[in-house]
Amino acid sequence: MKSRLRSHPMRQQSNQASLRQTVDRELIRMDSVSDRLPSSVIFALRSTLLNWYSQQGRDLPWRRSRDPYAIWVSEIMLQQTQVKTVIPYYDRWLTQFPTLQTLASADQQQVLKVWQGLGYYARARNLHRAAQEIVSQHNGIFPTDLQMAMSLPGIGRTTAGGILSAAFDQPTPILDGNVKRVLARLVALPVPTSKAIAPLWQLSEALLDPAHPRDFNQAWMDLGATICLPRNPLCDRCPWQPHCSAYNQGIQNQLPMTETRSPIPRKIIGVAVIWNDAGQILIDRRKPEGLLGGMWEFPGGKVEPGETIPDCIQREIQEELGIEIEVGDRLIVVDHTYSHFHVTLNVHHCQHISGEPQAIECDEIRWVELADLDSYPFPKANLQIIEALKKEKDG
DNA sequence: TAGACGTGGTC
DNA sequence: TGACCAAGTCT
Repeated sequence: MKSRLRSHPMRQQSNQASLRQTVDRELIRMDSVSDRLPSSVIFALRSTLLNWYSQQGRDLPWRRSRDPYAIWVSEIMLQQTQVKTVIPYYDRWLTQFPTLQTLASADQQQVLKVWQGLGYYARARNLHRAAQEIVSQHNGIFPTDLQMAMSLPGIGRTTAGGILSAAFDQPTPILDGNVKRVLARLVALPVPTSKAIAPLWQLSEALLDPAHPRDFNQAWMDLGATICLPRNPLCDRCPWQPHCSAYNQGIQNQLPMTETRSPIPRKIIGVAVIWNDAGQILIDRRKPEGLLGGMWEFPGGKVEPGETIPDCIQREIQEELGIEIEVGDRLIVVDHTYSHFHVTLNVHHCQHISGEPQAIECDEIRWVELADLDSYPFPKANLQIIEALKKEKDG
């Protein structure tokens, strides 16, 4: 497996060694950082933040609820996803699955269809599985115990802490992207946050107001999302400005330190829209795990070096579905970016020639009418293909 | 442990 | 266009 970390072979050794020394030294300092925050400062931070929140806190749909299920749904949707994006999905979800029981008894295709477009589809699969687990093992009641909550699929320490504090006002700390960024600036963290996870958890725990855990955690995330922005933070409006180490040193725009990443690869893909004599289209459902697991798609695969697009499509369809096709006109080219690679989808109309399609490298295959495609969960890149098909039919 | 895992928005 | 970022978890 290739590392995506950028490497400098000539200097790697000494750089790594010196970085390691620096990190170790800073981690030792950070280990005691909560001790270096006097209780008077901690009290000041709590009260100024809660006061700010009472004036400037956001009015968000899930904050009007104390239903652990609704709050859980919001916490899962909000993973790596902004509030603005989540709100319409949250509303639709609770309309479709108003209770934990209705979610547990739904089928996965229905669940994925409601999640369609939100991304990170493992979140939906895990939410669904966890609901079934709660019904079968916890009498349908969301657990109030932190360890119990964290044992559910898709719920890590931050999500569990977020749910238990918001739903039950339990003093469970959180460490999401907002809290990490605010803390990195508050203490002028000299390493990327990923290198200081344990000390950051200690800080989150030390600062959490045991008298108002729900409001405190919510306030902290609001501060990160509306004031302590990733770029150009609005320090003039920040209730923590007097205590912020980064602000006092004028380095708030340099923190948190950036994580090193290498560029992401690009893949060229050939995709087939296969028609049969009845005018139906062949689609397949991806395996339940991994990228876009459980979602439907138009079949295809990666173009090999020196291979033409039509050759690729014909070969992939033979390998994956065991049928012969004739590759026809190009329908559309779709460029799409996933979290860790780019793809270019070269989509061609194809005609089924011979053979019964087999689900060799997928979970299921189906001949469907163009008008019925809307009822299946498709990933974003494939929706553009469907749009192109409809447009071609109408135009 | 760092890479896999989506999508939309900004610069 | 490409890089970076956003309420993380799992392996």
